[in-house]
Amino acid sequence: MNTSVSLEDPHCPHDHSQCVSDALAAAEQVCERAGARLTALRKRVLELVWQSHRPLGAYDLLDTLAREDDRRPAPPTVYRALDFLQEHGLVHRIASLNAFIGCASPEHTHQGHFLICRNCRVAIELEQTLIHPAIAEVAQRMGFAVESETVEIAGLCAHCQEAA
Amino acid sequence: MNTSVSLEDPHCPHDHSQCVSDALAAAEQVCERAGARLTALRKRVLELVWQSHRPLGAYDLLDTLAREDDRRPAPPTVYRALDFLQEHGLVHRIASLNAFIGCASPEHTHQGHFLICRNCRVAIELEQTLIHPAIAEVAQRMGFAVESETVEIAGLCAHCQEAA
DNA sequence: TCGATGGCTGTTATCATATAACAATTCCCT
DNA sequence: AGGGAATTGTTATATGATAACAGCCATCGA
Repeated sequence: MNTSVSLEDPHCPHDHSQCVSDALAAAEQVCERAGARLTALRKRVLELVWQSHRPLGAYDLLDTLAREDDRRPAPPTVYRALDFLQEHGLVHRIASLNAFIGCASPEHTHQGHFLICRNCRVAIELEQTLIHPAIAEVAQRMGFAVESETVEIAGLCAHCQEAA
Repeated sequence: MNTSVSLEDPHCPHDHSQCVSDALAAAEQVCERAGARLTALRKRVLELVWQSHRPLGAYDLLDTLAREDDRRPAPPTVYRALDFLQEHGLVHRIASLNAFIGCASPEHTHQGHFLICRNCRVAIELEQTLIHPAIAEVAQRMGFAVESETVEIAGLCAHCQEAA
């Protein structure tokens, strides 16, 4: 069992292997309950997405898969896996970066709201903030029926501000 | 002078030519003050972006330009104009749609927050809502220095709900 | 066990969005 | 008129995503 501190996220050292295994375990549960199949490929893609707390592009995932295997999978392979993972709330897509990131708490469905550091590229998922109620209030006032919320706040995280 | 009601936005009939001329007038002012040149091309692109209240893709703009002229401009032509217009706050980019829309009030700099109807595709720009303060509060709590806010709420506008 | 069914994956081709790099032109100031 | 900077034109290419169809394989009922 690998309990080493992750090198992927030097700004906030933690046992990242725990993040990954937690995410995979949660994914098993979610799929189990939904009667969906978390196949080897899907699990592998989810694991790769979780290799860091940075959003990763589909072609980054393809590159990694190509390095692991001898054969390079074609784009649809990864996009289909990502579609599946998104449908089951296991990953979020970051529209402003054309990238994907693991969902912090896939147990309950929710919108992904993120703080994204432009320097270290780490994305922090926000939960239970005033943002969602604010959106709901505005939408209601406008008679607008919300279906999905894209909230991506870019800037500098606390650590990168200090470093600068 | 064309005072006809716009056919572009049937859900909310209004004198759309007024929107366009207002936007162009405001743009002149903004550029004047900034010492920036609102060239013929930039003005034309801004006018095209304002042809409706729907976000338009860069290639849609290229298509329209190609129809107007005899020669089809190359992508960088339009992207550069869009970059300029964005820098001066005259258009916003909608990340979730890879599209662009005219800014409702370019006089003061602000983040673009939008309600976007998935049915009629109209985007409504939100101003002075609780969303910005909510974001500011969350960011401050996290020690995060906000530089830009992408807030794109997709769903059904009031009219399209009735129609369904 | 067999075969049918549906879901998953592989494969090829292509579309859609965006930018790099450099050349030509135009504008503006002196 | 001439020089320098900003703007636009042009070619090529990078990057992100999907359509369409073929093949595979798990599972389930006969």
